[in-house]
Amino acid sequence: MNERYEPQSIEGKWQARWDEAGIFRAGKRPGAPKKYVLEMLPYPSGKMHMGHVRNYLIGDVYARYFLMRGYDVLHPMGWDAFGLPAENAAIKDGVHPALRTAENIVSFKQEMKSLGYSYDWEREVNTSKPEYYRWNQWFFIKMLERGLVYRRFSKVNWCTGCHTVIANEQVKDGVCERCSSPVVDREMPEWAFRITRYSQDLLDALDTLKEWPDRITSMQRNWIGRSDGAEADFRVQGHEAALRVFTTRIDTIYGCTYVVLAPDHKLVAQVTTPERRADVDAFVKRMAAQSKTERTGEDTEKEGIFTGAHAVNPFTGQQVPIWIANFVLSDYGTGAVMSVPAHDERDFAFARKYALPVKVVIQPATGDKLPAGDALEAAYTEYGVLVDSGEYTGMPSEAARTAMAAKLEKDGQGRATVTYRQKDWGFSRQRYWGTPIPIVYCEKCDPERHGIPVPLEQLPVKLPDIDVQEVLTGKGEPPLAKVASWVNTTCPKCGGPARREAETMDTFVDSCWYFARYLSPHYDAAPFDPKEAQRFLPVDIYVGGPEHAVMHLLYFRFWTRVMKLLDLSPVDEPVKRLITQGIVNGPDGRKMSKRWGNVVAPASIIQEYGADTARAYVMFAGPPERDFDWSDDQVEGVFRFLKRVWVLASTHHASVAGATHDGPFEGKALEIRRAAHKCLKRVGEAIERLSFNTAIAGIMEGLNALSATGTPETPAEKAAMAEAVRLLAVVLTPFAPHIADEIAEAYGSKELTVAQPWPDFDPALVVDDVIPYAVQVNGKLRAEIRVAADAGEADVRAAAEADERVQSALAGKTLRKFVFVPKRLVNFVVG
RNA sequence: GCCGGUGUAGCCCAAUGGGUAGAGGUGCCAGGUCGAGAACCUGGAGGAUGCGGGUUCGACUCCCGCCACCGGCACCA
Repeated sequence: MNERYEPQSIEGKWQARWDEAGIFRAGKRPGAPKKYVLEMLPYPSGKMHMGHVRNYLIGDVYARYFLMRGYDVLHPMGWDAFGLPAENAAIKDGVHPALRTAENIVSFKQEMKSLGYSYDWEREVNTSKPEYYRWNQWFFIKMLERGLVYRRFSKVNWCTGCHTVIANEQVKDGVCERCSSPVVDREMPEWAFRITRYSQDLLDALDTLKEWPDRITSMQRNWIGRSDGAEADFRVQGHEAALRVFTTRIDTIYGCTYVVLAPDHKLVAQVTTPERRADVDAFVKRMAAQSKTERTGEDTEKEGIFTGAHAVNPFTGQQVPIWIANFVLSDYGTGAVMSVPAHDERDFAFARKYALPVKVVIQPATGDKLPAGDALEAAYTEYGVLVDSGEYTGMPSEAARTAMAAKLEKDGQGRATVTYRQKDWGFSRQRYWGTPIPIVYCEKCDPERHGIPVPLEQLPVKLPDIDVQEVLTGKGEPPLAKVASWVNTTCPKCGGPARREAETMDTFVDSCWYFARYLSPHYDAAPFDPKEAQRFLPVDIYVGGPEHAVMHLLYFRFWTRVMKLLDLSPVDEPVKRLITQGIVNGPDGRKMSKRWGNVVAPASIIQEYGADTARAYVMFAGPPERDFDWSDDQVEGVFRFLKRVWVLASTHHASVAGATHDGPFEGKALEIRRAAHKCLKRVGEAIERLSFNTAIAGIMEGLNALSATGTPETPAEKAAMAEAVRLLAVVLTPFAPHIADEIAEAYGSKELTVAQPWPDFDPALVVDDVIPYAVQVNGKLRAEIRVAADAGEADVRAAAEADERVQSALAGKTLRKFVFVPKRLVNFVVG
């Protein structure tokens, strides 16, 4: 072996050998248990960043380990190739998105290969290819048939920067999550997935996802936003119409002193009295001019206006005024609320502002009573006992909620009900670089423009090739509408002239089911082969960024349900175990960014230290889920570690590599074997619980112990050292596979390390003959004694009592209790 | 405000069913090697485990109440 560790001269060689051997191809061990290891597929930008490196490494280490453990490992990779960046770049410089995407994939993939990832590249998927997106269209039509897709005319989130509609999930604080441009409301038709049909199921099943991080399930719970309450009808005085409110506190209805409608509620125009009409119209108009964020933003003042109309409380028969106000949302609940200022903070503030009455109907179950409404200083929003509430007076809130909802239902004036914050997923996008929605509009067959689905056998509806300069202008109507030769077609029903839907699908559709496409990437009878789904689903471990908690990770749970509904897949949930990796910050603790000049490029680390150091460092820096700051010193430390591994292997190479020994191992030879097997045990166990940083610490510990044993002299020592070096190569394989293969080969291995079984450690070698015991007196450490490992309680106690430090601590005291913890400590409790 | 996470040596991080606070790395100090340097080797120091209570023979670990930081949700009726 070369004396010097030169990663650059060995890494490329091994990457090529892995490729040639096809060692990472899945499906070659049909009898073995399977592991599906998956990382979120990337949008192919030109260059990888450290976040990518870490993301893929977590999966890679796991995949390599289980490959060595004998599993049939499926570890694929692909490209989330549709999307805005390529299209926006095209608007700027005229390069066709398809061309740019293809180039980016080449360089991105090259970078991935230079890190030695264990992908089965034969299953590579590219979502922008017709072979892939035709199945998006297929799903669309199947879902349309089942009412899971529909067209609606509604208020949508329009991103002023991306010039397209975006989903609720993509709006953050009123701006576009992607480009930070303001998001405004627009009334327009759009296509939507009826994800809310599954809201309850998506919520309930979170409890079965025991191996998902709490933060992610909790975010999904928040996002779905289930709220239990009741609907109640308030008759409008002088009208036929009833006004339906939603409340979670029906127990406070006797304290309702007014009701409030959203400004765009259907009844506003109808109920407003002639004398209030002008004012109300002006208010409504002003509200309509504002965006939802402006109108309901955090520091927007609550304001409202009286309509002149009155509603009748279904419980009391009392008339209360009907107001409209900016803070009531038409798309949540029923778009109307009953206001109980005594028991709701917002209603309280509003009532004070407009001098509306406050009536106390709940008293705390214990403690001081609330004063009368006029004297109340703040709303009391806790549960309590009902007062001034007719026949419900004296009931606790919880019981009253049930009783009152039942009464409403009996009288046909309402019922207990549940609302969700989650909305249906609007997925129409006014962009070019996405999946065409397979719909045509025919004036003759479909005058109301519901849309006629393209017959399945005509799929895919391919994206037309375009003149980039002409079509991708970044303004106006959807780009595809400008492509006359494409948009003008014939009606599948009557054969007459028709127009294609010019909008494309949200790219989150692509990532909803790609994990299933990997199972049979060239299958052409369905999106994927259901037989393969039986074999490989669900994904055993899925690694990606937590930023996808309520978008991708919710959408693809939804889609998994659809795939089951369509008899394609047997699973209820796509992923058993989810890992959301932490952020790799710059050395200064700030997010890596050109702006701060603190970006560490993977390529430059590979160039300087090699891929193995880059890999081992990123895994060593901390637990996968935690953020960490890049540290050049720590990188150096890991590099130093690999150099020491190399030095150990190369200095002993000539004398020990071929050594064998049949006899017993004693003394130093035994010590060497013990160090190696303890290391093997520790590393394996750490990997199983995804504690990669401690796994590497375990290898370092093993190396330190082996280095400390000095030069092997006897045949036994030499053979022990040869075994130890081979085991070192084994445990290094998941983290630093190149150096591992190089060393293994030098030590006589005929096979690639990753193709070798991960050996079981020898249990006899991982236990010590003599064990240190801590001796405590009243919980305080008084002595440490060394006792044979098989010593029982009496032996250990005798040994402890024989120690003079213990004797002096016990002198003159009465023993009250003796605690014995095997292999750990003893404690004399004295009084 | 509500939900979740994190808090251990100067720094990054371990401690697997309560059982001697330390595995590993980095930085610092000392010694060795070397051409006083760099690299390398050996050794060492360094701590009320965020704060306050409780349970226990014994608490980083379990319970209660706080604090700080990070993330999510939030006029959602």
